Amino acid sequence: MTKQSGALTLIDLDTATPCCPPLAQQPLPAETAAVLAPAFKALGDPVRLQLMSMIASAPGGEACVCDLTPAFELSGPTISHHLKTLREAGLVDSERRGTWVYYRARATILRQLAGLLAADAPS
Amino acid sequence: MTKQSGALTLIDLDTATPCCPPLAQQPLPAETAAVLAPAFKALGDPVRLQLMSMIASAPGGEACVCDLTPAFELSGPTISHHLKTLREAGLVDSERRGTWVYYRARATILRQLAGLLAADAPS
DNA sequence: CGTCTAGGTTGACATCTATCAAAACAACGT
DNA sequence: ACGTTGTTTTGATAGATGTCAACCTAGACG
Repeated sequence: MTKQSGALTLIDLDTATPCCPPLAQQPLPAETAAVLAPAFKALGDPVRLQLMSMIASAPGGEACVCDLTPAFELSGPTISHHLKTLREAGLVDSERRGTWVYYRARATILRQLAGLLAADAPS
Repeated sequence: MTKQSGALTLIDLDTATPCCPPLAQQPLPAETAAVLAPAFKALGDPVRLQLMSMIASAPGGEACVCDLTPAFELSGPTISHHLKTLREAGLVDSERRGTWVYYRARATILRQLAGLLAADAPS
């Protein structure tokens, strides 16, 4: 579950993306758009966006599912499903340690997405 | 269509959002996530992401629908629908000038979204 | 007015998505 | 082995989404 040995994730942004000529600098090639869009799509749900921020801002850089789930009025399976979506979008990694599963944000991807949206115009 | 006089758009990010404590700095409140998610959602489609980049990178900062449509192998209505989605997400503005309609990126929002994703950790 | 062209709206349809209950799986404690 | 607790998978369902064809609207130009 944790280490996606080899090429497991649907989208491996790290390798597949030359990435990040700021959006406003030059038109995104269709292939690049196709690779990046799923990441934005994953962030396009309020629950997942909140999950993402909880994970990214968690002390130690990781958050336990057991801490994430009770923060929402949603069933366990639903939270698990959203976490899976984030994982498949390449936004987080998961690791099981004993009974609990911890999620960790992939800073690289976040930085890439931020760079994409960054206005080149300084202000 | 162009000036949303008063409060028209579903999401008015400019006013509704205190916005942009970097995602990884503190957990996003549910209400903020609910406001921001639709913007990411709008970017979560390859066609719209490409449209967005074409508009944002267009000379003069604006692009005519007549230039956008032929760049895709999609029907006019479909492109129009995607542009509407971007508009309702607060990502673009549209203005009719004579026969043609021009779309323009909202730099403010893009900067807000970029700020959200920006890793506070320098590297 | 009539008519052309550029865009948008409506209606329909196939696919995807968010959600839950129920079941399955994983690790720990007895 | 057995039961308990944490997490994921499966199946089902209501609702959202992307797409098109057909139709409608807005200007421009005679």
